[in-house]
Amino acid sequence: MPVGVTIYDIAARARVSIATVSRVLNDHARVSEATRARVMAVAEELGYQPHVSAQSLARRKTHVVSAVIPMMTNYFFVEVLRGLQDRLAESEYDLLVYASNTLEDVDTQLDRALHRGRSAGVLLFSMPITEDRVQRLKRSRLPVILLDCMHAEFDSVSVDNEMGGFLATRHFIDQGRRRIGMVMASKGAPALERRRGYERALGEARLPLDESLIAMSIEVEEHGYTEQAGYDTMQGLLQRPERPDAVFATSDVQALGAMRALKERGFKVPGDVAVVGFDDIVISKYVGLSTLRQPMRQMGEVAVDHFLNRLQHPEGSVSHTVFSPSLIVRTTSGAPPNGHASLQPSS
Amino acid sequence: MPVGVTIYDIAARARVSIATVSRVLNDHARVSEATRARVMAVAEELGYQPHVSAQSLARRKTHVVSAVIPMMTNYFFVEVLRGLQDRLAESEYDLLVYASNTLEDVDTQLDRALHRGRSAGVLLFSMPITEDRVQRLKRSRLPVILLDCMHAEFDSVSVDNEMGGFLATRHFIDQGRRRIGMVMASKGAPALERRRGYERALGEARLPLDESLIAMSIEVEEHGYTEQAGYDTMQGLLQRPERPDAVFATSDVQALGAMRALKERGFKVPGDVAVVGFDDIVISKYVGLSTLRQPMRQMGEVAVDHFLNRLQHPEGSVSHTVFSPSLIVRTTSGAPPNGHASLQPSS
DNA sequence: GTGAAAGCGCTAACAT
DNA sequence: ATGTTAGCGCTTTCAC
Repeated sequence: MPVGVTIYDIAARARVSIATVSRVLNDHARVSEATRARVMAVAEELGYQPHVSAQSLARRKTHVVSAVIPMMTNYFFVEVLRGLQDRLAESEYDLLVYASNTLEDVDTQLDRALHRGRSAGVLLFSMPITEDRVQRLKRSRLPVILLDCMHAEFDSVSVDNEMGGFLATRHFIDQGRRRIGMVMASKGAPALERRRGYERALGEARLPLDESLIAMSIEVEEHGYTEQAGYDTMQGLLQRPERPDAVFATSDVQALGAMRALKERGFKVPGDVAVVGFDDIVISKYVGLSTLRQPMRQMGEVAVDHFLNRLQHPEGSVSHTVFSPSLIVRTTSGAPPNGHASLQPSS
Repeated sequence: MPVGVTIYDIAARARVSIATVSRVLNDHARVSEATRARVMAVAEELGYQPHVSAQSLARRKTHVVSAVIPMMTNYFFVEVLRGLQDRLAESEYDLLVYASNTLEDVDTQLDRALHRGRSAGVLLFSMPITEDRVQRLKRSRLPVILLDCMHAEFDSVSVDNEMGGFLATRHFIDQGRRRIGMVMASKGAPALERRRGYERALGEARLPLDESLIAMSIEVEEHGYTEQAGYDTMQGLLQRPERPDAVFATSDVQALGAMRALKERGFKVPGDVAVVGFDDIVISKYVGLSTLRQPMRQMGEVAVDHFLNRLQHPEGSVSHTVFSPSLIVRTTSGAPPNGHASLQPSS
């Protein structure tokens, strides 16, 4: 503990009781203007800093909110985190980060967030909400906000994944591509929803659905949203009889990996194969990757809003915010013939 | 608060006093094996979770460490953060993140980290350690670990910036470049040290030091380590009479911006101008940016080690860990210049 | 080896 | 409007 000025010190110096000091400090009305001013002055003078642990103990609530992040490997989280920080900075709350680099640790981290820190709330990123997790979350009785995933029982903010898949696929179709493939993450609801949009677009265009054009990362240990997974998955796709002329990846990071694989095999992007990712992370702009943009920063902000709201109305009805992704066309999905990956951001 | 099992519950059920329960839970010797086992069993059965606020209050120390990050805009931090998380996950400590997107908020965030959370220690990222900050840090009496910066009075982990600047510059010289410029961040010791290495390399090669080839981002409000700052700074550099045939940027992000400016003006990289950055963030690999790699992940891990060490030996001598950066040559600094440096963009 | 009791710094009744 | 007092859940002497 730093210097250690307590409300007792202030009380003594201001000649009042600690209760009064507490009242002043917490804006609990019914304090004469005179004493209020005096107490404030003394507090200021002594450089008083409340002891948060003592406050938490007495108030039965903490001033931190925990974010549980499956893998920092994906910059998507970083962007969302920035939004969180911005909004949180204006509030009383501080941010405890429980990130894991592997998917195995997620539940460990979740438990920590739920119990160890006794946080005032939990922000869960991109996590499949299994029945087991639902139970654990509810048992904790903490406000839970879901980010990039959805579940009927918890507030959430996400993006319309089905729509994203649809937009990407129709974009390919509009350009005359016909053998449209998918590089999917093996886990997670988002990937599945994106696939549904992909299938709907094909259906509406009366294009056949060819299962052999859909490849998933198979590593059970991994979450599948890595560059390496994208690379491997694309390799697998190229192994198959007829190669695709377009590929929709479930994340930018995977798309980057897929492009590496294509390049290695000598395929031109978008000449031979067009590529569209998902997220619009910062890198994408530089490599000219076409993608579906998620308003990441804003998603973080809204998540905080949901959280603060939930604190106000613990029994309010569950609310979901769903953003629409927007298709950003850059060079990896330009017109068929040849394209040139450019270093210049196109937007 | 969750379910709320306290040591009183355990004590009652195990027929011992709360003191004994506490002893068992904290491995305080002098407890009979029998009672120890019994208490543990009950604790397990009840799903006991210590109340951290109460513990902190009684122990006079918290179980969180705060990281103060100037701007999440730079992915360098993210990578280091991963290292931190990895190491921290094995410890008792949780991570509180105080990130700001602008440089103005840094001191606000620093104060929060120092006082609001009453953390057990503070990890400061890339922050110029002014005398004022030194005072505030010391007054807090908390263990302080510096990351990506250095100061005689605090433990730190950083990279040899001077060496980095030297390596980049000599690399250019080896390739026959003669008019080597710098795109510098206006703030921060790291940039200055890198410049020293740059000057030393020029000196050793008996090349003249031309101040007009060194450009700094001028925005006072900004930290200068952004893509935009790199772009603007490069623009300024190109305004001057004789353009450089190589540019060393103090960060990859700036290098990316500089490349955008070059491209816009019709200059070829590395044909007309070679570019080398600093950091080796993930993006760099994709755009083929040559750079100086910092072992970011490892730096995060070492920072935690320093911190834990400091807790053990509060009065131990200050220790600094300095990593050597390694030059990664990719495509932006590959080929030698196009004959004589000309004022006209090629093609 | 174990228990009783005094805090840690603060909040929130309950008094006055 | 202000003071007194009883906790919040845990750690830690000090007894026995």
